[in-house]
Amino acid sequence: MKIVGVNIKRLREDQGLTLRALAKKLGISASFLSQVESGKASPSLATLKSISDALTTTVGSLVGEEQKIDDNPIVRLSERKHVQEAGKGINMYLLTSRDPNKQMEPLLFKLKEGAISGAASYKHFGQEFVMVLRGYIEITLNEIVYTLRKGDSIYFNSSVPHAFKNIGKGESEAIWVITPPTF
Amino acid sequence: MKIVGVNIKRLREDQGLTLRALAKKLGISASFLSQVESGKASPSLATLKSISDALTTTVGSLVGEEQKIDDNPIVRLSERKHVQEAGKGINMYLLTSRDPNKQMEPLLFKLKEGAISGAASYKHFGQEFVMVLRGYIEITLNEIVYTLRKGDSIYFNSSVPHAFKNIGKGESEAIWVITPPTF
DNA sequence: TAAATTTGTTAATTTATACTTGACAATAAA
DNA sequence: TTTATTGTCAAGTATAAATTAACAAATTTA
Repeated sequence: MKIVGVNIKRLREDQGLTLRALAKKLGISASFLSQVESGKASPSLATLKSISDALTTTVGSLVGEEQKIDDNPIVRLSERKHVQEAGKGINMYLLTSRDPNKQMEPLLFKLKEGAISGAASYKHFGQEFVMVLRGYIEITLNEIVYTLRKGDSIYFNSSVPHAFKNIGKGESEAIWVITPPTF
Repeated sequence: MKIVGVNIKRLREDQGLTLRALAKKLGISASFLSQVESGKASPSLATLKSISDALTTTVGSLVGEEQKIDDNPIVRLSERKHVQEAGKGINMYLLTSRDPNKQMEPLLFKLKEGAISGAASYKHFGQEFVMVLRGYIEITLNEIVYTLRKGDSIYFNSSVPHAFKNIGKGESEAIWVITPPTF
């Protein structure tokens, strides 16, 4: 976890803080903070949390979970990759290239007439955003049924049991952005 | 940091793992894992990282930096809130209700003919996803120009200098999802 | 029904390491 | 020069991370 120290040092210097100033703010010794920054020691979780607070960032950031991405950024309509059928008549297409450093995973869902998802409660932490582009889609969240038509959008936690089906005539289409990426 | 244990336990159980099974996978004792889950002990940063890996999640998640959301999840086409003009002829609409716990911020951009953004390099960490719904939009990333038409999408880091303009005849429209929320 | 596993939890130790103290050279200010 | 102030290091202490082993309760097997 050497990256932690590097990040702390960078943020501290960006904010014009000396080693001793930050250490005092945290109630730890400057010496120890120095060791942490150089990777010679590792802070306890509690200390790391207070460091992230003092630097107005997050533990996740400090451990390097919010990274850079910089590949080919674009995906053309014609180049979308088909991912999988999440049920019969349900097709998903990637709207960005696969990249573990991405925080979001934008997908295009195409639902054939009558297509219906398995009632699923995906158990990973994460959130989902859906906006209907074409047709009518019914989404059930925790037993509550929402009917969405073109232009309507919905946002929910991946952990809540959710299912959906196409209740329109013909194909329906929606943008589906989930976090974190799973494909 | 008691929340850490709670989250670990929930994820472990969700994945059908026993205390001993996960502990073995991690190379630590089941006993210690039990203490961690109940908040009686706190794992080292290194151990926490291996736990988050084993549970296919992140340290940030485990320490509770990715929180629950559970308000009214839906935003109808007719109910979209106008946010601000990010330049002349550029209108943004919220596609979800404001919520600091959300990881994403989905917006609808409407660009009048000829509308052009100020060249901006937003300096917060974060990422952006854009998909054009209507018209033609030109996006410049780091001096590189991309022309997007209906159905094309792009994904980039908020930290890279970016600007955009509507180069189509008439209004153009795009879905714009940014992370983390700023509005 | 009882024996045998397997579950999660706790108390008592050990061991590792988080953290401190104090001194150091290097730089910058007085 | 003197006096602070910077970051770093070696050595020591003390905290708590992690283990061992034994436990009752629940499941499984016979």
